[in-house]
This record gives sequence, structure tokens and C-alpha cells, in this order.
Amino acid sequence: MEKYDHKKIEQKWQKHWQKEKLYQTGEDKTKPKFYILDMFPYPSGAGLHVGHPKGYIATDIFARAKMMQGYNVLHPMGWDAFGLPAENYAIQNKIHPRIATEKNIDTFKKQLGKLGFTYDWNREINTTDPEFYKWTQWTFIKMFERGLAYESNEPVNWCPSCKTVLSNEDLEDGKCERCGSVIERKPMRQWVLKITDYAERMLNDLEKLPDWEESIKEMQKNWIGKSEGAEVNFKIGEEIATVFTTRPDTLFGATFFVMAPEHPLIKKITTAEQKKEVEKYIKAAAGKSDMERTELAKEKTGVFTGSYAINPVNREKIPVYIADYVMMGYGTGAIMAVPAHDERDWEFAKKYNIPIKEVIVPFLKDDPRPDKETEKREVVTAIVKNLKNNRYLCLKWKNIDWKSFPTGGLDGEDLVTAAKREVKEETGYKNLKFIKQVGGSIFAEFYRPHKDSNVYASFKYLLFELENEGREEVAQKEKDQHEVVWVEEEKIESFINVWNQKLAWQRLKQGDSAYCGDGLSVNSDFLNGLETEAAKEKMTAWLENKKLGKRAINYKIKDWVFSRQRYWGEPIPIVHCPKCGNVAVPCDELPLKLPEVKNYEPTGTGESPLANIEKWVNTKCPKCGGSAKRETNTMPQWAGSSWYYLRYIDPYNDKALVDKAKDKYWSPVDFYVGGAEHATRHLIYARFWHKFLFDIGAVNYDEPFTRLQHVGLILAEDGRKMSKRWHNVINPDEIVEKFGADSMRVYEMFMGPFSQPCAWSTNGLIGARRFLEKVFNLQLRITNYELRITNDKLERLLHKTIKRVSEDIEYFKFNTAISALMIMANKLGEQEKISIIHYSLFIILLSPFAPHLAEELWSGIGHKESIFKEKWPEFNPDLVKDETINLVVQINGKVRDMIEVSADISENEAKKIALESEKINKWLESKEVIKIIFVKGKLINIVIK
RNA sequence: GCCCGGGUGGCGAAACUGGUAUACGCACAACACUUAAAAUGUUGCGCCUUAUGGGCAUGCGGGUUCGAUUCCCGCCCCGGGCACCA
Repeated sequence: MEKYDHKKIEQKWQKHWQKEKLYQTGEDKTKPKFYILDMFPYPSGAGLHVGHPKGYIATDIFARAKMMQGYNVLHPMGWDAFGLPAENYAIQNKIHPRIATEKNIDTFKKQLGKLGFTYDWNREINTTDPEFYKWTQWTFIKMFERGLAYESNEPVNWCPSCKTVLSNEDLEDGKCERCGSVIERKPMRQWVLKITDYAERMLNDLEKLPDWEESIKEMQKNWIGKSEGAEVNFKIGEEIATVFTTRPDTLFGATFFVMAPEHPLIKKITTAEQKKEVEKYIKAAAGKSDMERTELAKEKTGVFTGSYAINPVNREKIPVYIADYVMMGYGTGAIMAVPAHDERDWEFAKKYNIPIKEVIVPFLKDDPRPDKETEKREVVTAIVKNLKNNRYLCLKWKNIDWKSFPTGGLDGEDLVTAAKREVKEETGYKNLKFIKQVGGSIFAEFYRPHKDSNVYASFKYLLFELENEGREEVAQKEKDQHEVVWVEEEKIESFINVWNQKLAWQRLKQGDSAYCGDGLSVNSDFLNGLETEAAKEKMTAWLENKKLGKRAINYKIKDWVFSRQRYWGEPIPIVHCPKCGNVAVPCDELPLKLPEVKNYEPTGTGESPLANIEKWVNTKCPKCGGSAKRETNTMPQWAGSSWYYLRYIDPYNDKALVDKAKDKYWSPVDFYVGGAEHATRHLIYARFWHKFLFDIGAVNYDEPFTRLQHVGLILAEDGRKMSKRWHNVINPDEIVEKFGADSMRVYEMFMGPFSQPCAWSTNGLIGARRFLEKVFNLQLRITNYELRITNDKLERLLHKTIKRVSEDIEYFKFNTAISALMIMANKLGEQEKISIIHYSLFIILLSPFAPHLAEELWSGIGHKESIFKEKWPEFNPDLVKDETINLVVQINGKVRDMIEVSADISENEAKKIALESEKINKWLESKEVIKIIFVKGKLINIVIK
């Protein structure tokens, strides 16, 4: 018997599959289609490490199973080949990025080839191919024609090291995502795509994507960052400054006004005395990067402009400050500051001694009963501290689940008197020293069981210290209701279970701060007594009615800065024509090819290297024929990847980006698999781009990806990321050489849940290899003589395995699928003779995971056709159920015995058998059986006393 | 700070809808085969224990339930995302 020679087997079948064109995508439109897609890689110089193919292995398994289930499967691969690393490499080594990229692609393709993937290489695409980027440019022009691509001079993120502008999505912690340099803010002319026009649709349509992971949808929601609120106009002298707020209900609490240092109105409103100060502050703020502005956030700074704004709602004059905690980039770049209800405003007000006006009080409506009377009360709570032992005076109620501080209503007295009286009545203590009031009021409306009525109460909280333990006798009536307890300071938080008192306690411990939650409006004229939602609504309507403001929505997402000052990208297909009035004119011939250039070095002046090629820059205007200059910026790397998946459907079409009929059949992508790091970059851009193509009628569907799954990273054996820096990279070529592609495939899928990060373990890999060897050796025991050996248990296990493996592949639970295959293989291994039918079915189930081995074993039992032309097996529902079960007998929930019985045993029979058990009877001696619970097919639980 | 995930043996991890916790694999140990080692095979493997049994264990504390890894409340720790977003 031969040994399992993975090298021989894998090379043999890879050649064979290629010769047979086994993976060429079928075009038989009568079959259902399945489009399964990997995020295409950037072909870096370093080649693949073992982590990269994890997602590809998964899609390959899925694709093979779908093929066998009768689908036309589209499973393509291509290259996201524009980008900075190739260009930087070119600068250092004087090699054209195209040459370097081609070489890298070659390496990648070889590495992928060794893993035996089903990619249809006839459909390979490459974003740097002019026949491909022609359509990237075409889409850009369509956007330009519709006003969605525009030039802007706003300050943008400039990376001083990469010498290019970056979009917000390219930043990490205010640093360049690629090189880690701190970003500068520079105003520069840029091409920008108006992605904000699609913000609302991208947000709403997330609901159309039930098969996207929640976490990724959540990230997109946060990134789009929708806030609803109002814009309010404040008069500052003759000028009008508009603010955006999500809390129009707090307008009466605005006690100052803040503008971002970049706000255009500052010059006009600053008074002569304050001019110097203001200019100094603005200059200092401009010198800080966004990064520094947030890093230094601990301490608020600002400067008074000398002017006052008029609060439109009450005509109050409030001072106007400039402070860098307000950002020009969000909302209107100006805010109304409500220190009582916003933490940042609170800090600022504390520092600059600005009044704080409370207009919202916490309010809890706790199921008041509509059929009972409601009593309005002013209530005071006494928090009494015993300095001797650091304990606080509390009440434990007897008939209700209340643990509280002494509390009671005001009886026409002042707060302190009422509180002292209440403490004396309820607890007997009579000598208290008043310390201070804790926080503001809290309101609540709730049902009081002990008085059978509702209260609508305003609570105030007073802190006392116990002077001495002098105490009076407490009335019996009070004693019946509650018990007096002294609780240690650390335990108060968990002891007190009355909502408002808990909040008051927190306020006492943490000191005063802004209350940012919802509540009841107070000190707010026509809003008084309204709850937050209603108050917002009423205020907004009032503002609109008086033309002092309007309903408004704000998004965090910014328009997409779409130009880069680098060489290795798609040229933006625009010429600037002086004769046509210095406007941008789109090129009439596409593709506009990237010209050859001697020097790839960025100029650093904000111009791309293309600007140095006069012959290319100087051109004719496509509109008027006069001399004009080409746009020299190029597109970002995200451009091509925003739509590449469409091109696989129709890769050779020179008339359209994609043929609409073909798009109708193949789109949308049924299943998209890739790294979670793309949740807010690529996946936002692609959805935007796709919706645009849908709007202009270029494609049939308005969402590109039906189901989305993210891959968990494979870490190095030491638990760190694989990186050249740590010298812990494992090359798949070596693994394939030593252990085989099939072992690597099985191991990577068996490591753990697919979306979870997991550290590589060579021992684990050896385990996978051992499993395949075991499978390989099974062929020794196949019997050809009896087609089916009667073995009911094995038959049932096989059908369970079919069910398990089929379902697990569908849900990407490969680790448990493989575990099921291992159990099956172990059981087959125990047989002296293995039925060829059982064996064949098992090999088919294994084939998506270990395709080379499966194909070899398949041909080994005499098949001429590929195993991947077999039909995927179906399980028999009758056979996945067990005939007998181990009936678990519990006593008070603890397992005490197990009895093998028929699976459909009735309750009465089960009881009888259980009660006859010797083990059980030992437990039942002199005990009373209270009840017996029976769960069909599972267990019986005897409850005793 | 806010929003998502997650915490189960020595390790990677299983567990359907609240019903036998620790499947499968790794590591480890003993035994068999061998001159020997490797490979392979067999067996054992959560912790404690006074041991034909019993007790305790799914981050910690409480609750609901006949029964909780699973549901509810509070806390701790780890990972990810966002972050002066008004």
C-alpha cells in the first residue's frame, strides 16, 4: 500500500482540472446562479502569508459545494493593483510600477494555484489595465456630469510623508493609515465626490441587508453618523449665525455661544478690544493638527469675542466665544452652549465662570395606573451619614421590594424641617446637622402600592450628618412598614433600589456634572412640563413658525476626497480649458491612459508627477478644440475596488461597463467574504458607487452584496500579527510543500470559528494532516463484494453527517463540519469492512475541504469523471433521528441515572422506568416526590423535598 | 466616554429553541509494537474527595426556573469600532 503522497496527488489533479477546464463558469441560464466573491488582494511584493488564503479557502469550499448542488457558480479573482507601495518601490528601485506589479501578480497567482482553488481565470481582472480603468473613468465622468464630482478648495488631510491628500476614511487616529505620519490640514484644490447625497439611502438600505453581519452594519451606521435636530439662527449684531443642535428642547438653557476658530463670521463680530486675543487664539489653533486638538482635549480653551448673541427664544444676550472644541467640519461650525446639559459646555462654563442654567430634570414614568388617582407632591429625601462608622441611614420596606433612604412629603414646611421630621418619624433619630443639598430636582410619576395611588413627585435630596445617636420611640405603624438599617458607604450603591435615590447617590459621590439624559423641561416657558421628545418637537415647530430656525439633519460622513497627487493611479479624465471659461471639461476619449514618466517622485507641491510631462499636460479641449491643460491628479486606490465585482460578470465588454442582461442574471453578489477592516472604507464606497450606477441605469440592482461575512485574522504562533517586522511570517508555499494544500485547507478551517481571530499552531496543522492520512488509509478496507453492509448505526451516523456538513458549510461553520467528518472517519475506521456506498458518500462530503485527496480516492474506486461533477448528497430525515436515546433521569435537576430507552417513549412509561431504577430509589428513600417533569426524547426530572 | 463582540479544561474549541457541560482536535501520561527512537495503535485525561459513591466547576455577584454556558439585573476583564459629532 502506498503512503499518502500529497505532492504527487496535488500536482496531478491541479493539472488535470486545468486541462479539463473544470472551473470555467457555466453560462447555462436555466440553472440557478451563485456569485461568491472574495475581496480581491493588493499584490504586494511580500507575497502571501498563511493568513491571506483563509477567506479564499472558505469561499472555495462553499463554491465547490454549490457546484455540486447544481448551481452555476461564479467564483472569480483579480487584482487591486494601483496603489502606493508599488509606487514607492518604483521610486526606490527605478522600476516601473507596472513591471513590479506584474511580477507580484505572477507570484500571487502561483501561490494561489498551489492551493487548488476553483477560480475561473478567464475572468481575471486588474484595476491597472486600461481596458478596466476605462470604466472607472467613465463612471467618474458620469458623476461629473451629474454634479456629483466637483472641485473644492476646502482644507484637506495632507500626508507630508506620502506627499498626497487623503480622505477621512484613510486616517487612523488622525494619522496616515499607510505610514503613520501625523496629518496636516491644508486648503488645496481637490476633486471630491458627493457621497453625502447618498448618506440617507445608504443608511436606510442597510435594512435591506439582513444577511450582513450586525457588527458591520453598526459600523456603517456610526460612520454615516446621522443626527436629527434643528438649526437655530442667533443674531450677533447685524450678522446671523446658525447653530446645529440635537437638543432644541434645551434652548432656554443656552448661556453662551461658541464658534470654531475657522468660522467665517469671526472677523466681522470680534470687537476692537478683543481683536488681539482672538487673532492669537486662532493662530494657535491653526498650528495644531486635528490630532493635537483632540489629544489636548482634557482642558478646554477659548477666547471671548467681545460680542453677544441674542437667544431667539427669550431675547437673552449671551457671550460669544471662540473655542477649538467646536469643529468647523461638523454641523455649522457654531454651537449654542447649554452647560447644564452638555459635558463639554459644562467644563467650559466652569472654567470661564459662565452661568449654568438647569432646564431639564431627570424624570421617570414607572407604570402609573391610569385608573388610580394621581397626587402631586413635593418630596424630600434625607441622606443621613453617621461619621463614626461611615454608615448611612436606610429603610428596608416590609411589604414592598423597596430599599431606600428616609423620604417624605413637604407639609408646608421648608426642606430641612420636613426632612428632619421625616427622619424622626420613620427612624426615631432626632439630632441631625444639615450639610447641603445634593444635585437638582428629580421628577417621577409612579404607583405607590402602600397607599394605592399614583404620585407625580418632585424629589429633592439633602445631606445630613448624625450629631449623636439620640433617638425616640418609633410608632408601631411605621415599624410595621419598614425596618431601620445602617448601611456601609460601599454597599449603598447596590443596596438602594429606588431609581431616583440611586441617581441622587451617584450625584453625591461624583460631584455635580451636566445631566445629558432625557427628562422634563423646566425653566423653559412654553416647554415646561413636557418630556424631551415632545419638547424637541414643540420647540422645532415654534422655531419654524417664527422663521428663527428649522428642522435639520446632520451626517458625520464627509464628501469623498477623490484626488491623489501621485503617479500610480487612474488619471482623472478632465481637461481645464481657459477658452471655455476655465472650466473642467471631461475627456471625450477613454481610456485616458497613464503616460510613461521618467520620475515617479511626487513633487510635494501638491502636484502629481504627471504635471512634469508637458507633452501630456498640454492638450486640446474636447469641447472647443482650443489648447487646454489636463488634470494631473490621479484617483485613489479605492476607485477601482468600488465596482470591480461587476466586471467579472462581463470582463471583455468594450461597449459597456457590464452587459445589463448578464448583470441581471449574475448580480447581486450572493456572498462576499473579506476582512472586517473594510467595513467603513471599501464597503461604503462600493455601496455608494453601485447606487450611482443603478441611478444612471447601468446596473439592475441597488445593493451590490447580498450576504457579507468577515474573516477572522490568523495570528502568528506567538499571538502577534504576522509581519516581517516580528519575523513570524509563515509562507503557505512551505506548508503546501511539507504538509500539502489539503492539510492546510482543513487545518485553517478547523482552527476555530471562521470570523474569529486565531493563532497559528503547527501542531494543529499536524493534526489535520493525521486526519487526512487516516482517511487515505480507509481505502484498504473497502469491500466491493457487498454493496451495502447492513449497519443501522453507521447508516444513521452517515445521514447525520450529511446534514451537519451541508448546514455547516452554508453557515460558514467549517470547524464543526470538519469535526463531524472526523467523527465519521473514526467510526468508519473501526469497521473491519467498509461499504463502498458509505465510503463514497463520505469522500463526497470531504471533497470541498480536501479536493485533491478526495479526487484521488474517487478515481481510486474506479470513477472516470471528476468527483466535483457528482451530486451533493441529501440526507434522509428519518435516519438523522436516533432510534434509542439515553433517557436522563434527574433528581432536583441533577443527573442521577441514565437508562437506554426507545426515542419515542411516552411520559408514563418513562416515569415507570425511572421510578423502578435502583439508583433513583436510593435517592427517593423517605423523600416526598412533589412533581415530575418529562421532556420528550430528552429527560425526566423528579422534584423531591 | 459611547456603540458592538467575547470570557467554558493545560491549549484551539463544542453544546439545537432553557434540558446529559467539556463533542472534535492539540498537548500530556501509561501501555503495545520496536534492539532503540520516530511513526502508528490502545487506554486515560476539568477540579476536589474519606472513592461501586459524592461534592464543586462555563469571568464575578445576585435573580427567574423543576432545571441556566443559554434568559434578566449589577460588576470585572479582553478584543474591535467611533470619539470634543453639538
